[in-house]
Amino acid sequence: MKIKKEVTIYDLAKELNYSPSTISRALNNHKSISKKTIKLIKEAAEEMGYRPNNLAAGLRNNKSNTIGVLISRINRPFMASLISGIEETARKAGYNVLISQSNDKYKNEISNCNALYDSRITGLIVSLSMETVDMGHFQKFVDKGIPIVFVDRVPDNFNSYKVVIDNYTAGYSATKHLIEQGCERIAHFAGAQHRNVYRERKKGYMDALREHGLPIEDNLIVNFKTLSFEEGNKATKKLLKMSNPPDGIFSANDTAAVSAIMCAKKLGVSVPHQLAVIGFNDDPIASIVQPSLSTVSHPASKMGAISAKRILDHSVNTYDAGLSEITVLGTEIVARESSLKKAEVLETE
Amino acid sequence: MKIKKEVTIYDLAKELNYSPSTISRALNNHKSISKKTIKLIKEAAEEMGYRPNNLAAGLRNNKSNTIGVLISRINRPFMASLISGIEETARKAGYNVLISQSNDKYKNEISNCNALYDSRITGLIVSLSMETVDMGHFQKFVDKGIPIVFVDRVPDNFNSYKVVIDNYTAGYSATKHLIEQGCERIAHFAGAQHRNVYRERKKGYMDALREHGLPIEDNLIVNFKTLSFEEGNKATKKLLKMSNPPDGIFSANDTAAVSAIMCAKKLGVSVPHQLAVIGFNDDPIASIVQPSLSTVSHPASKMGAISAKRILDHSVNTYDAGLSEITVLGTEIVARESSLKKAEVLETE
DNA sequence: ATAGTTAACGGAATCGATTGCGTAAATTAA
DNA sequence: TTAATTTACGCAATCGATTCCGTTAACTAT
Repeated sequence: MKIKKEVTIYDLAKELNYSPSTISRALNNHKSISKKTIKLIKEAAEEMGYRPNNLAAGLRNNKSNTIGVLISRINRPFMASLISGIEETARKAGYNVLISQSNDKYKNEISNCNALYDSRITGLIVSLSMETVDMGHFQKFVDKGIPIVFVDRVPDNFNSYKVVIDNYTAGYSATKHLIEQGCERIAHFAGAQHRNVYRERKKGYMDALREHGLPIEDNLIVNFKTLSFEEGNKATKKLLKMSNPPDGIFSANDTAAVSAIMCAKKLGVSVPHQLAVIGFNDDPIASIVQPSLSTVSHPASKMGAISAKRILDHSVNTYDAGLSEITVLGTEIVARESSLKKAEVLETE
Repeated sequence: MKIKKEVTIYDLAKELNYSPSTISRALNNHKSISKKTIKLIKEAAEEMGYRPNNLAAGLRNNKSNTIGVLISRINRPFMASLISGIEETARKAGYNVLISQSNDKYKNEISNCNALYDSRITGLIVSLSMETVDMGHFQKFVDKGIPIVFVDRVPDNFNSYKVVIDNYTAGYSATKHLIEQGCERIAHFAGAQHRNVYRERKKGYMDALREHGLPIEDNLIVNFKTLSFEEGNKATKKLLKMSNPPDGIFSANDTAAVSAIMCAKKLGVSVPHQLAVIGFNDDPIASIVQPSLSTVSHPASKMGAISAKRILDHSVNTYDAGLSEITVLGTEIVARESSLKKAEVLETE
C-alpha cells in the first residue's frame, strides 16, 4: 500500500512563504508573531492536515510530555481507578500516559523503569512491587531532575514526592469501629510487612487494641502473602476452628475480607453477630457480598489525579532532591452490614 | 539542583575512538560489526550509564515502538484486563503502551486519537466510545499505513483488524441455557443498539427464543443506556411487578444482572426458581453475589494479547487496507447458582 | 527629522540516533 | 602473487521542531 507523506512545518513554510521558525512560533502562539499571521498559519495547517511530530519536538526539548506509570498490575480495582485519575488530569494538560506493570517482580520493575526512562518521560508515578527493596533503579531519574511520585506503596528510604493515605489511622479506625460494635477478640489479616502500607495498618490495629484495653494475641494475627481469596478462606477456616475463635476480623484488603464472610457463612457462623468483618479498599465486591462488607474507602482516582498534578507542577528550579513532599489523603470507614452488630438490619432502597 | 548530562552515542564514540555509526550499529547488533567490538562497546555503554534516546531513534525512523490504546474507561474489569494483556505482550516485544480514555465521548475520542497520532505510535488499539458513529478520525492512520485493531466494540463500516468475541453465539447460548433450565418467559437487558456488540447479543437472544418456539415479547426487552446498577434495579422492579412477570433474565452485562438478583431477593422473588438470571462478562462480582451469578465469560486479557500481536506482526507490505482481518474468540457459559433451577445447590469447596 | 524602540520575522544550529554509500585492510581464491 | 571478496568500520545527510541571534521595517518620542 502507498503511504501518504507527512505534512511538516517546512511544507507549511514553503506553501505560505514563511520560514519554518515563524511557522513553529505561530503554532505555539509565540508573542512575536502577529495575530493575523498566527490565524493564517493555523488555518492553513488545519487545512493541509498538519499534525505536529511529538518525537521531533521531544528530541529538541529533551522531554516528551508524557507521564510514565509503573505499577504492579492494572487489573485490580484500586490500580485501575488510580490510572484512570492519572490519565484524566494528564490528558487535560496535554500529556500522554505510558503504563507498565511489574507483576510485583523486582526485575520487571527495573526493566520497565529503564524503558520509561528511555522514552524521556516528563515524570514517573510508581507504586512499588512487592519485592522491591533496593531503590537504585530510580536514581537516574533523580540525577536528571525528573520527578518521581510514589503512590500507595511507597519507599521509606528514598526522598521524593509521595501520595499516600493515612494507613495507620485507617487501621486504627477500622479496628476501633469493630471494638465499638462490641468485638473483643479481633483478628487481623495482615499484608506483607515489608511494605509500609500493610505495616502501618497493622500498627494501627495493634494500637487500637492496646488503647482500648484489649490484649494483642499473636495467633489472631495472620500474615498473608498476597491477601488472595484462597488465602483468606484458609485463614478464616483456621481461625473459626480455634477453641476460642475471634469475634471480629480486620482484613487489610477486601478480597480476603469477602472470603472471610463467605467462609463464615458456609461454616454457619453468623456475620456480623458471631463474627464482624471489616475490609479495606471498598472494591465493588464489598457492596455486593452478603452481608455487605464494611470497609475503608479511599479516593483512588483522586490519588492518581494528585500524583499527576505533582508532576505537572514540578519545577526543576525549586526542587530539592534532599527532601520528600508527602501528600496524605483521608480515608473513610464505610460501615455496612458485616460489622454493624448493634444496628438493626440496614434498609437500602 | 544540578542536572547530570546525558550520555550519548557520541560520548561513547569519543571515549572509545569509534565513529557514532559504529556505536549505533554495535548497540543494535548489526552484522557488519565484529563480535569483539560489539562486546567492547556494549560493556562501555553499560559502564558509562548510556541509555538510548527513544525520541531520537523514533524521529529518525518515524515510529516510536509504542502501541496506543484508546478505550472508554480503564476502571472496568474488562478493560483493565484487556489493557493488562496488551501491556504484557507489548512489553515482551520491547514496546511501550500509551493509554487514553474517551469516557464514551466522541469528542474525547477524536482528540485522544490525534494525541496518539502525534506521538507516532506504531499501532492503535481501539474500543469505540458509545457515541462514535463517524470514523473519519481514524483515516489518517490508514493513510499512513499505521495498523488499527478494533477490539470488542468494533465498527461495521471500517476495514481493519478486528478482535471480537462471538456475541451472537454467546447471546444465543446464554438464552438457550435459560431455556434448558426451564425458563419460558425470558427478559433481556439490552445494551445500546448502535453498538454491534449489544445488537448481536440481542439477536442471539431473539433467535434462541424463536428456535425454541418461544414468543418474543417486546415488553420483556429492556433497552438500557449504560447497563448500570441503578438502571438494572429499576428495570427489574418494573418487570417483576408485571401481571405476568418473566421467569428469566439474560442481561448484557454483569452489573445489571447482579442488580437484578439483588432486587429480586429484596422483593421476595427466589432466584433461580422464580427468576433465573444470567449475565455477561464474568466480572468479580459475579462469583460474589448470592446466589452466584451465571454469566458468559470471555478471555479479556487474551483479547488484549492478540490485539497487541496483530500490531507487532503487522507488515505494511502485505497489508491491504481494503479488507478486514477479524479474529473471533470463543466464549463460555459459566453456570452458577443464579440459573441452575434443575441442579441441586452447588457445593463449592 | 533623527535617534531609539518595538514588532515581525528569517538563518542556521541543535537535539541523538540511523543508514546509504564509500573505503581501507584483511582474507580468500586462482 | 595478484585479483576478487569480505570484513569492519567512517562520513555525512537525515528525521522535524525549536530557539538563540540577528535583521528589517514600522513606529514613537523628543
